[in-house]
Amino acid sequence: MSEQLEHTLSRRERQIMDTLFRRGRASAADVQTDLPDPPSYSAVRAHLRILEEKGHIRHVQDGPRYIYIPTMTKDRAKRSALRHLVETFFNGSAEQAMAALLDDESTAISEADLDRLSGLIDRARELEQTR
Amino acid sequence: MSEQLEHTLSRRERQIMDTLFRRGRASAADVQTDLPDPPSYSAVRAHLRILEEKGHIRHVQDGPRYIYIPTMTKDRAKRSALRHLVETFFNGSAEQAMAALLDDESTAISEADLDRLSGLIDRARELEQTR
DNA sequence: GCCCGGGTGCTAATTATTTAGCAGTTCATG
DNA sequence: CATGAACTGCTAAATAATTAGCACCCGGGC
Repeated sequence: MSEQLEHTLSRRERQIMDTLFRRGRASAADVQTDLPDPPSYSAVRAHLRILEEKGHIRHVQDGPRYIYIPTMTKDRAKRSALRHLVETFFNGSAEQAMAALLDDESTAISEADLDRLSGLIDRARELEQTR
Repeated sequence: MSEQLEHTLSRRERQIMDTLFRRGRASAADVQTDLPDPPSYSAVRAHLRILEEKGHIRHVQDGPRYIYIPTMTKDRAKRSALRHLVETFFNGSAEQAMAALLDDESTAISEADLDRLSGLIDRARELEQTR
């Protein structure tokens, strides 16, 4: 199974995988509504069939229709995406990436979130000690 | 200018923009060596010409050769990429994304980094207060 | 029972991407 | 000052992506 989804997928395939990861599971119609500049329904279905052939997604029957689900777990996919983004834009520094997240106006981080993060950082610091 | 680079670029174009953002500036030969499964030199140059036509990059002369540079600032690009990733994999929660970054074994975060992050979080908490 | 509505599978055509090749230019150097 | 290495511009061909269309199936309501 390819580890580097970003590198091997075509434009539409990427868009479709994104919506599937975002939603977790989706019908062909769901995917169509989510796609930017959406093509015809049957075009979407053709893509889904190809992605399934390639092993990137699978489907389960849900009454009359298919529900599509990524085969790679969301956890693995998110780690892979994060690693790639940190590499590309933050020179490999996770710390810089976190700083950018904190800094971004558009993403509101609540006080509760901040507290939780402080806790996580403390825990990370302890782990650091034990090495 | 298109805000959503991820959505409009082809596979190779994306790969090339990634290496340009990673390196900041690069010659055609640089780009070629960075590309996964690299095509011929002239293929790379054709892509660079097209990306320039589309306005995504520009070039400056460096002695005998061209050096290519993204037109979008790295800062804008990284924010856009972060937003998209947070949306796709973290349900819009920057906090969850940060937690994942902290948690990732592969990205070593030093104690100094952790201290710096604590400081940033404290500052964010103060800002929160003043609203 | 028949006829939509809303699904699916499959195929073929269009369009875009991706590629290599060739001719010309510039520059360093022997 | 001739030669070759390292570039560039441009073009055309091959390949891949993307799309729409058609035929079929199935279940529910009239």
